[in-house]
Amino acid sequence: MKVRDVAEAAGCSIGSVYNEFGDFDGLILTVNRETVQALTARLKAVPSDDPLRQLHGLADAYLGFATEHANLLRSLFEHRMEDDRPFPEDILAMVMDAFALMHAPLLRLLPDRDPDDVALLSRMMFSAVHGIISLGLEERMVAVPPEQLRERLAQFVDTHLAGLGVTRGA
Amino acid sequence: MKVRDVAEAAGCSIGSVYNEFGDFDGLILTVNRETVQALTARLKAVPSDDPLRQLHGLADAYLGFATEHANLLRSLFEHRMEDDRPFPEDILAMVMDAFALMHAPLLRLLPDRDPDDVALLSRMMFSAVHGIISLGLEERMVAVPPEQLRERLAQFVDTHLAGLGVTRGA
DNA sequence: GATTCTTCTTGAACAATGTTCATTTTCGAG
DNA sequence: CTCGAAAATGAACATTGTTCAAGAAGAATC
Repeated sequence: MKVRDVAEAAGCSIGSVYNEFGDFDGLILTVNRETVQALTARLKAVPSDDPLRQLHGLADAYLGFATEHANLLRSLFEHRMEDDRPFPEDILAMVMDAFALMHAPLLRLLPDRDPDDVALLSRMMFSAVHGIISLGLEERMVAVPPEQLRERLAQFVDTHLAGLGVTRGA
Repeated sequence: MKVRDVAEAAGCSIGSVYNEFGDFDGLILTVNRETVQALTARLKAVPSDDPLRQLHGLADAYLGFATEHANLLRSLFEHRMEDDRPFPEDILAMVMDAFALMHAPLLRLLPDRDPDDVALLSRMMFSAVHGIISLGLEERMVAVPPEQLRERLAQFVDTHLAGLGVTRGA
C-alpha cells in the first residue's frame, strides 16, 4: 500500500490523505481496525448451539477468513509502528476479544475447570490455530499442505479437546 | 536494517554491500540463513534419550530462541521478497528440517501410527507451538502472558500428547 | 619497472515513497 | 459582496534502496 495510490484511488491529493489519517501508520491502522471487525463479525456468526461444533466452526471460520484475506491478516499481525510508538489499545482489545470467542464453548465443555484457566486455554488454543493456519497458508512453508488444512485443523481441535478430557459426543 | 548502516558497520562503501549481497533481499536472506542455522543447532542440541522430554525440550528451546532473538525470527517468517520473486529453496528446506525435528520423538511415542501421518502431526504441532510463542511474545497481544509462557507451553504439549493417546510416564 | 588488462571499490546520482507546509481553493457568516 | 476560517493541494523535502561510470588496486606480460 502506498500513500500516492490511496490518494489516486480516492480521487484526492496526497495531502488530503494525511489530513484524514495523520500518517502512514494511521492509514494501516484504519485498515487493521476494519480487518479485526470483519474477522470478529465472521467468528460471531458461528452457531453456538453445540460447543463442540462451535469450536470447529470458529477454527474453520478463521481459516476461511485467512484464506480470503491473507494480506489483511498479515497486516494486522505483522505491522510494526514507526518510532516504537505504542500499538493502539482499541485494536489490541478487539483482537483479544476475537481470540476470547473460544472461551464460551470451552467453558461449556470444561465446566469443572477453573474459569481463569479456561480463559487462558482458549487464547492458547486460538494462538495454536493461528500458528497452524498462518504457516500453513504461506505457500513457501508447507508446514501443513493447504488442501489438507481444513481437515487437519479439525483433527487438531479434536485431539486437543481429547487431551483436555472432552469425550467426543458427550 | 539499512544498507547504509551495514556499509558503515562493515567499514566499506554502499556499492560493496551490493557487490557482496546483490540487493536488499540478498542481505536479509543471508541473515535469515544464519538465523535458521542457529535455531536448528539449538534444537538439535536438545537431548534425545527420552522422547517426551525431548518434545518438551524442543518447545522450550524454541521459546528460548524466540525470546532472545525475536527480531531475527520475525525477519525469517515475515520477510516478503520484492517483485514476487520466489523464496529461496534452501532456506525453505532448512526451516522444514527444523520443524521436522519433532518427528523422531513423536514417532517413538506413536509407534502404531502411520509414519506419514506422524510427519504431518509433528509439523502441525510445531506450527501450533510457533503460533503460541510468536503471539505470546508480542508484548502488544497478551494471548498468553510471557511469564507463564514456559509453563503453559509444557502444558500444551502434554495436553496434545494426551489427546494423541500418549500416557504420561509410559 | 613500465604497461596493459582485469577486477574490485567507490560514492555521486537516481528512483521510489513517506512527509511537510506555504499557497490556493472552498465555503459559510455577516 | 467581503472577509475569515477551514480544507485541499501538490511542489519540495527526507529517507532509503539501487545503479553505474569513474577510479583504485591488483595481476600478467614484456
